[in-house]
Amino acid sequence: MTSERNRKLPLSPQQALVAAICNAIRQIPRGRVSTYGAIAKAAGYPRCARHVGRVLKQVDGLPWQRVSGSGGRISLRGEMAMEQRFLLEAEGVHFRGRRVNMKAFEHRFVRAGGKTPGTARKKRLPRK
DNA sequence: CATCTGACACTAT
DNA sequence: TATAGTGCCAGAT
Repeated sequence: MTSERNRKLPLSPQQALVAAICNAIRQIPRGRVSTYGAIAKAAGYPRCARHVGRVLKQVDGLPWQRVSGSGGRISLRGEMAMEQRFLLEAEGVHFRGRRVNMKAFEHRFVRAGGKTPGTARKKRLPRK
């Protein structure tokens, strides 16, 4: 790596967001599926699920097919949905009607230092 | 600079 | 289960 470029890294917060999301998506193994919200959270940007979609379309080289909506629903429209479904099935992911069988194919993001699974409880912000 | 839209999620009905 | 309303943030017009 060109250490010259590593000097300062003027990465904008937005670029960091994209990089984080990109990284999270790349962590999804083949035959596995994740959701926008999960990726956003894993990237460190909860509630930014929308940005995940934007990154997927803008950034090339990402397994976009492994990303679906909440509950395994395909948020795509038209033929893109069929394409995603086709690709996922090709990877071994099974579908249940219009949704993905998340029960068996949802990928779990591992957090650095994540020990004692179960103790690691995610805090859900109470609204209202 | 203001407004709308979007590969979403969540809650309520 | 399906539909509607609301919140979120960035890009496009």
